[in-house]
Amino acid sequence: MELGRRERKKQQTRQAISAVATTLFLERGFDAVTVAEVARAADVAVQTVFNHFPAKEDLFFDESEWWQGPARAIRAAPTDADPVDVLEATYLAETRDRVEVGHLATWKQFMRTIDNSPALLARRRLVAAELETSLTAALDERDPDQLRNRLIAALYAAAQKVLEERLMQVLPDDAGPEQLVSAQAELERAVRQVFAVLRRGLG
Amino acid sequence: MELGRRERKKQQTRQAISAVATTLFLERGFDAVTVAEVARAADVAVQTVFNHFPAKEDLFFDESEWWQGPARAIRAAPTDADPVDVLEATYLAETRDRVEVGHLATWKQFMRTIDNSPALLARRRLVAAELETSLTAALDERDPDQLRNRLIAALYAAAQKVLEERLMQVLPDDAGPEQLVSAQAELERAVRQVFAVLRRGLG
DNA sequence: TCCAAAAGTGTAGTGACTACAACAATGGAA
DNA sequence: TTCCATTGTTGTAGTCACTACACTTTTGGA
Repeated sequence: MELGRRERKKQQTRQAISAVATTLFLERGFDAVTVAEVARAADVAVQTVFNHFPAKEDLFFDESEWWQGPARAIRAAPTDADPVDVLEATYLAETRDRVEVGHLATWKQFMRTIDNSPALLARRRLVAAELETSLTAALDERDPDQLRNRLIAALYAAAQKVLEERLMQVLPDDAGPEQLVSAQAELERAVRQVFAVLRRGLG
Repeated sequence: MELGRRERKKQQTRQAISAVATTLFLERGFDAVTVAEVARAADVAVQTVFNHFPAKEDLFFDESEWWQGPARAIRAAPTDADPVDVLEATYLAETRDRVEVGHLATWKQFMRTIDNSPALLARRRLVAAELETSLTAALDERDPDQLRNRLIAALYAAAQKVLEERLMQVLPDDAGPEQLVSAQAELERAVRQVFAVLRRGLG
């Protein structure tokens, strides 16, 4: 759909604020940057920031609807496919994306920023909870065993959490291509190992 | 150890604040009560409240070191015991405590208050994360397989979360003794079912 | 050209929380 | 009993995220 100039300018403002904010957060840490500073740096009123973003954390976690990924994957998969297989496949795909050379440094910086901010950690946990809810709903659509589906979603979230931590531990800050390959292999092993546990438990 | 009058009075103040706060929170909801109101109701200065409790949420989650429970249970268990067995046993024991007739109504009220407050939900997630950390540490002491232990802890937390939700769904607000027995049976079945998944997966 | 909708702004306020200085109760020493 | 140092309590002032609301500016279309 075509956007008018008005809507375009709005998105432009939003984008400018988000970009400026992200830069500041990555540079100096989330908690050390005030919304007022972001507004000043983006040359808008503080109110304008809150017109576009309901909370400070949304300035950091922007454009993020990745938490719907697993639910979408489940809905897209054939009805007779094993949920755990589907989830493992999508998780692997996402991970491979993230570990690509170009994105890697940026991604680690993001993660470090989150880990240094109680507010961002809390938000990440909130998002994970929403992921569980949406995944449970998607699973219920194909086979309404409430307890089991809820458990699958919770276990997936647990797996994701553990593997994300592993990712941070295993990946070096400077991405030497040969180290990266070995790290990537190690990671895939971990992914398969963790999902194997889920599959065996739920099978 | 003997406490002097000074220390006793301090604890008394703390206790008074906590009691008043809990009452207000349960009556009117966490977010609808301000710290200033708590202070006024307890007849102390706002500062005094923050001298005793680092954050508003601590007024609600007081005396709570229950999150160390699983880690303690692991440390107390014989070295050759299966962690999942130990965790299941302690969880079952805790659950039976909670479902006793006397505590039940109070407990549900607590849970409902949490579920109605984003701040309390966030705090509960934080506590769960701390539980995972401490449990991982305890497991590492007996068998230092990092990834596996981290996974066990995460899966335990997931199980707990799911079962707690189940508990809320299954238990009726008014505790008729016969309903309660059947609910309790249903719950124990769920507990065993969930832990069976973990055991099979990890075994 | 003009108007109504919508984006952006400024002001005032709330509520959690901190820093800090002052005050008051207390426990122990002289 | 008196005095002092400790420590719990208080009041003041301020920061920051966030809301409510009235106001101005921009813009798309009639």
